[in-house]
Amino acid sequence: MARTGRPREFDRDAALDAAMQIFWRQGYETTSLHQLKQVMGGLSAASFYGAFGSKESLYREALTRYLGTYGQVMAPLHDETLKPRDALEQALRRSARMQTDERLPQGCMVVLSTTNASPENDHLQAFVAAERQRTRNAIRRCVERATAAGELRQDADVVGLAVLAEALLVGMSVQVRDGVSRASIEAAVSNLLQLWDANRTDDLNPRCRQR
Amino acid sequence: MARTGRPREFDRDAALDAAMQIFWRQGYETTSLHQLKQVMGGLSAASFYGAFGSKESLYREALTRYLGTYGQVMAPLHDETLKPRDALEQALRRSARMQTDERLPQGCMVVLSTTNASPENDHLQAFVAAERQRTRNAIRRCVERATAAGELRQDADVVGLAVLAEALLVGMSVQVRDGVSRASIEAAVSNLLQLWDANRTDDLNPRCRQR
DNA sequence: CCTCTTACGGATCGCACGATCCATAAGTTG
DNA sequence: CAACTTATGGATCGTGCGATCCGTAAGAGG
Repeated sequence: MARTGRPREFDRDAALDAAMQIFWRQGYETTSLHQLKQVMGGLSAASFYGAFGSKESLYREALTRYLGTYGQVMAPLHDETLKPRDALEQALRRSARMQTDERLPQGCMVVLSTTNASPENDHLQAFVAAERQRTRNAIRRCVERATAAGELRQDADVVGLAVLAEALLVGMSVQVRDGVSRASIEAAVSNLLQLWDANRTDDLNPRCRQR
Repeated sequence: MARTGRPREFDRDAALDAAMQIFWRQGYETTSLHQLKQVMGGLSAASFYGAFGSKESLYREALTRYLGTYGQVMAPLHDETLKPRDALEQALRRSARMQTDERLPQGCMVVLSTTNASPENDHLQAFVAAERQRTRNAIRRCVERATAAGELRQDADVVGLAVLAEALLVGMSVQVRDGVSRASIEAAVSNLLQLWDANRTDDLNPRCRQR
């Protein structure tokens, strides 16, 4: 049965998408309702609150949408059918490509959009931080899997490798926003993988490079 | 000749220090004048504007103070009398220690305090980004020096190594704020240096590890 | 002691913020 | 067509923002 009442005059989905992008680019608190209504198609306050409830609930919905779409570049990390090295490489390279896509805001929304928050929005900051923790755990598990499976040497530094990999993942957000090129980031990813390979059990190359 | 007029009743230097810390912890736009006046010793609006001019000029002064004090952990990067590897290691380890000092806000003020900005503060964002670019250039020069001096192999990937190092430097700000321990960050630094050593000209270790 | 200069407390400014209200419009349902 | 439901435009709310103003206080200089 179809919805009754006067039909909505704007495309809710397109509006949400526009909101996601401006939150992504500019951050939560630093984006005003006025800006939001403008980029969402010039809708009125009544339409805005009717469709999205509040600025905060719009942000949560936008973030959820991000996680379900662009944020899926991280999916390989949670896919245990992939070899750990492949999972990490895919997550890093897909992130690098997505974050430098010129049609989108630069960097990662999870890293950038709620970095600065007033005390009354601490809960939002914690909400986004929890998502980063998920990724952090996944990277850690990925390295541990490699050690357990004998892909990495037993004495490889699991913590150090995982933390360095995650630092690259979050660090690239700041870098690409500052104008560092996709090729440069990809080169950094290759270097990280070179380090991985130097810690492989089957590493017999005296120079430790996989060329 | 001494200054004439009624003497200031608060310690300007201590107030500036308190302002720096709250900007560092919370960010520029997301810190209100009310909060600032409170942590700066409960001073009045008149005293605030009399001593600092405006919120923005206070922020600039606070950032300058940061660069001249805590930010000096980066100084080794600009010291060409140091060996490139030592310069990089010192900058990274000192940053890691400073950023995880429990008596201070977690992370780096240059990376965190103006991540989110409204369009009217784009110039401030650019101002801080320029400081990051300085560091980025210094890291790059550091790796280039190592290649030129024959410390790193000619075919070492200068760009990749430099970008990875800088990613660790900026990434650790997010990580430590999320609760990642100093020891973990230090382990990541050690891993980065292990990669450096794997690219050394004098690397003869078949496993490429400097233990 | 009087003047000059600077700092202070406190009221207040104009504005933009996020959010709500209400009369009206535009559909669906019976 | 009448009753009902939802959306819309536009005015408006209360609040907190950054910033200014003013009368008074506290020291220095002549």
